Amino acid sequence: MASLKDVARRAGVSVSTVSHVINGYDDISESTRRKVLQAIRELNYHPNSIARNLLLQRSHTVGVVTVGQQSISHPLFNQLIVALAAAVEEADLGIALTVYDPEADSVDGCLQRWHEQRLEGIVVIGMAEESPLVQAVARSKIPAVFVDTQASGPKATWIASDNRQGAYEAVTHLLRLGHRKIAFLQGVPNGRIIRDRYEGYKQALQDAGLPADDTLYEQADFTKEGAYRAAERLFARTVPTAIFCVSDLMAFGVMQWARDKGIAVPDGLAVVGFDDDPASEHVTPALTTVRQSGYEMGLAAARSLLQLIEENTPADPITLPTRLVVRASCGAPGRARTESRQASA
Amino acid sequence: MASLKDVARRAGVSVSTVSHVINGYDDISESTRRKVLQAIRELNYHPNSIARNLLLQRSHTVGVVTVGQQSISHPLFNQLIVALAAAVEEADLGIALTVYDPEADSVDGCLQRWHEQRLEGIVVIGMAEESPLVQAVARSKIPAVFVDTQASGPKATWIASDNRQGAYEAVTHLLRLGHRKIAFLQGVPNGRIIRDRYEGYKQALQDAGLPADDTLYEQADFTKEGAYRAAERLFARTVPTAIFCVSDLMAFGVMQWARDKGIAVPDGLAVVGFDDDPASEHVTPALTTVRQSGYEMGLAAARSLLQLIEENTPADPITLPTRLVVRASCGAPGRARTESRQASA
DNA sequence: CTGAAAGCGCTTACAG
DNA sequence: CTGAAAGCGCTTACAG
Repeated sequence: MASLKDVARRAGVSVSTVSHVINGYDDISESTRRKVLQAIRELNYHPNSIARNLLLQRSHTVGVVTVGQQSISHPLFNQLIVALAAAVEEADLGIALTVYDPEADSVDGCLQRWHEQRLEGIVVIGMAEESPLVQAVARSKIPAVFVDTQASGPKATWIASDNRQGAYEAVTHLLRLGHRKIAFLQGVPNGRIIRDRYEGYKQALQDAGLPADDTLYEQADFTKEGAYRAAERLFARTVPTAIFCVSDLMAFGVMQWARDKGIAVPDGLAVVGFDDDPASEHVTPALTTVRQSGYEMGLAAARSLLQLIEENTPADPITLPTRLVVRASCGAPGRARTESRQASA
Repeated sequence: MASLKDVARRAGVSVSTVSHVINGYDDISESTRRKVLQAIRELNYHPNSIARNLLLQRSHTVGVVTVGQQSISHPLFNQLIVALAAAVEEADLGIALTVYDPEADSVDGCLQRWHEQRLEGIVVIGMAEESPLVQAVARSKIPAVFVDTQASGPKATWIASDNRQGAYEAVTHLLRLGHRKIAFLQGVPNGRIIRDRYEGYKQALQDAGLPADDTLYEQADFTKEGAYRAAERLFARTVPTAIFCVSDLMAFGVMQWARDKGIAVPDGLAVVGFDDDPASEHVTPALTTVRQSGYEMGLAAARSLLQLIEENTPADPITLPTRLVVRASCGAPGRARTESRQASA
């Protein structure tokens, strides 16, 4: 591959001159510039950004880390990455993608590699707070932002939806529809993000003057099948008129169970989910759920990361609003939509 | 950040010596090695891979390109990337992710950047054959593999599922169930991959001795709503007993329409889709569909790319088998599953 | 306007 | 076993 030196030789000038025309300096005579441009074309020359990066002491790349095990990656990954990529490219940064496999990859190995690559920043998507990888990144001096993981460090901060508020609104919606026995289906194991949904649920009930009722609480493993069995356990014990599930997938399991038992949704049982999974609008009845904007999260993550990198300022965590998407699974009157307030912790 | 020279100074040896211990050469005395390791630890030294890459004339990275516009990215992107990342990391290569936005990004700009980065290879996911980006990459000298795009070049090849065979099996399944009036719902605009599904449909009918019937053909824009309207047009003209849709999303639209018209699925109308969208098993009735393995595609793409890079051999295109996933939307007897043959074009 | 020279942080023959 | 030196392909003061 042609180098600066080759171009200089061909154009009959020095490498400094070639470098200047490439970088658009205006101290080059028109005739020289033309000769150089010609030589570049003839040699099909492309500046070597690796050499450039070495000299400038910058990698011009940020890392994005996601988990790949059995495709449990983040439900919003695609939206997230689109926003993130656009924002980061704006700042002339590229993305080095790591699909982290806890089984196969060592945390130290990853950090070693990221240091060697001189990553300018890292965004870690959807991992547990207590994950060794998260802990290690949080402790490192590489600027980092965690998405849906409430971890932070001297150079690290996080972004998440306002899960508490989202759940609060969903449950409030059920209360307004007249429900008083509202069950809660929790997913386990869980992190702060998921536990916040339970907090929102409890708060809504409390604000409505309803007593806490442990018999209405059930949990499952985030699968449709697990939720199905959880519904079975729940109804063997009590008969709620509505149920709030911490994920849409679990809501699908509950709806499946209701169908099998001949319980009509929403008339016999109102169901609300969380995430606005693409499937939510295709199931019957269409699922009322809490939507998070992956795009906004990606944008916010990029902004925080850039701030961390460029201004060296310890960015504050950011909580993004969610939106209740009312569909048919609660027998909602009309298509009312509620915007949650913008919050920033 | 500490450099080799710093480590050498601290350990009281030369940089060559340090380099040798780092790279695991066995011509270093134990005592020297210890001193060096100690210095590395004290300085928290991380070799600069940018410098290393420059010297070795390798970037150690491959590009992955996906389209981001309105999140129409590839339905199998997540699975694909997991397999791709694992295989590529195995070969000590990293992934530089580009989310290509045809509106905002210039094709020349992208190629320029990829050349400057000295990408060792590129995999382009799910773009149209005639896309300028695809054309440019195919013409370039960068080893490339296209996923779900039947384009090739001197250094480029492609990977796709056997769409023709997948459709053939789906339609054959309907034929075996006794259907004779099987409609086809096409998506537009489309590429080879989608048109192959139509070929498979036609072939299946022909092999069953059924005449071609243009009135059974309808098309829509790959959206649920478009499919809904297409179903309306179709049934205004003729009354099929089954319909094969080129995507699950379109199948959902057809099922919605049937529900609105009081036509029962599968008794009044059998429906088959393509893709095995995650929502397929959540809709009611669960959708019979043709599954592609994103994981296998990612693996195959990685293998082809590595072959192109390492052996400099012009890799042949690869066609991967699909699998008919029989669920409830055709009123299928039992849960029979058909494996398609392994094909390689 | 243009060029010679130093240096970014490494690896690799080559001497000793 | 260990070190001095060249060189990967650039950019940037500094001279002229």
